[in-house]
Amino acid sequence: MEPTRQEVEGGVALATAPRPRKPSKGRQRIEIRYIEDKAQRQVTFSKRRMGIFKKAGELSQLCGACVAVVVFSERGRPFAIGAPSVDVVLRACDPLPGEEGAHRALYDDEEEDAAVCRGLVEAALRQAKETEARVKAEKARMNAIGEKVMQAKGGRLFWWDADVEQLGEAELPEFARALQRLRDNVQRRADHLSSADPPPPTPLPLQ
Amino acid sequence: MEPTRQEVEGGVALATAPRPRKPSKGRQRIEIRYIEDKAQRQVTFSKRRMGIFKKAGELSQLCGACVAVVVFSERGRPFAIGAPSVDVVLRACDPLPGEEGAHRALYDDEEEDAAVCRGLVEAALRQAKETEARVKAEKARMNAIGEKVMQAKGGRLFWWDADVEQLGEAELPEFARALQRLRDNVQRRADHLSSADPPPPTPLPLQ
DNA sequence: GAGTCTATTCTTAGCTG
DNA sequence: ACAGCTAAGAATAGACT
Repeated sequence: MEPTRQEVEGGVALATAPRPRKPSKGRQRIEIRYIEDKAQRQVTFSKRRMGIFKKAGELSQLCGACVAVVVFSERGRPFAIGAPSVDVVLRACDPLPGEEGAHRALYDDEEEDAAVCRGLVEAALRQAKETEARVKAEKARMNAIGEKVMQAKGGRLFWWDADVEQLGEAELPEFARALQRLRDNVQRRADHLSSADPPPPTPLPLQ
Repeated sequence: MEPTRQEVEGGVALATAPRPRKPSKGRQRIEIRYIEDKAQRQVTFSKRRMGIFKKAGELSQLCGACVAVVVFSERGRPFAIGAPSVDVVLRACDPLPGEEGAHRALYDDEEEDAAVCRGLVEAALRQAKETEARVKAEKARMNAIGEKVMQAKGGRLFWWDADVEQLGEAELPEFARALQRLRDNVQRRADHLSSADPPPPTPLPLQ
């Protein structure tokens, strides 16, 4: 580190008072409750989101684990970062026949769940368009900064700017179909498990 | 570097050596590459996973954001923690299509992706049962420690033990139904958007 | 394998440009 | 709002239990 511009004068101050000094208070402890101030909240959101993403990437690399993180801001402007495959899977599950015309009305009276889901859905949809530009901008900045953050360029590129980009409006129907398919899988799996057959002994070290 | 355990100052050492001192090296810098040692990797996985979860919770509370994190260990035994919906993330990572009966030639040459996806599915399903016990244990410990970490007891409880707990074997069908509902919503929303009606102007401050 | 402790690195709250 | 800086708070690698 080099002193940005301090440690210069040896006792005689310049007449112009070049630097009133910035006695930063440093990091202060804050309580984890909701930040009321919108600006501050936004700042914190940005900083911490970046922090979590970094952590996720590190965990993935250090431990060879798949990590997926989705962050939806209040406005519905988040980042979805996925393990090796958010988009790959979507694409892979593409063309199953006989899935689209067969859905009836299944939504019952659980408005609460519906509301929650709807909020997320809206956010997810917006994310599709917006993340594209966002990621592009961030990637540009990343590029500008250099390889400080791009430590994974040698092996696999950081998963998060690989897949979110593809999620355009055009992919939405496909996404919906994928959901249908997943639902089916869960159903079948549930049935299978309930019947009899726990593939792994499911070790539970905890009491 | 210092001697691991000498420093018998004074000249006369106590016979019982009550505390040989613990000259911890403190945190060392590590590179983010894959940890080869399995034990060390496991330890790091646990510690960092906990760390990310905490960060996610804090982000959620501080900024009112929905955060979902899914971590799959190499063995396929991870943790999914979700804002109002772990499901959404799972869906984003949408795993394999019908693996037993209805899959034809979907994963023929792409064995790698298929394998990854399958692992995710299995892990997700196992999560249902295991997380229940796991979360219970963790919560117990949390309780024991006190309210040090339970700062959200006043408002909403920490989201991750709110919904993951319920996810038992019995809940799977219900979960499947929820998926169906969500899928429908997505479909409708997509249609709505495609037609003509972008609710928010989608401000894009970035270039 | 999980919990504890500590020294050290990492993260980030508060400001400034 | 976004980038940069600084220092105080947090997270955690290593060692031990």
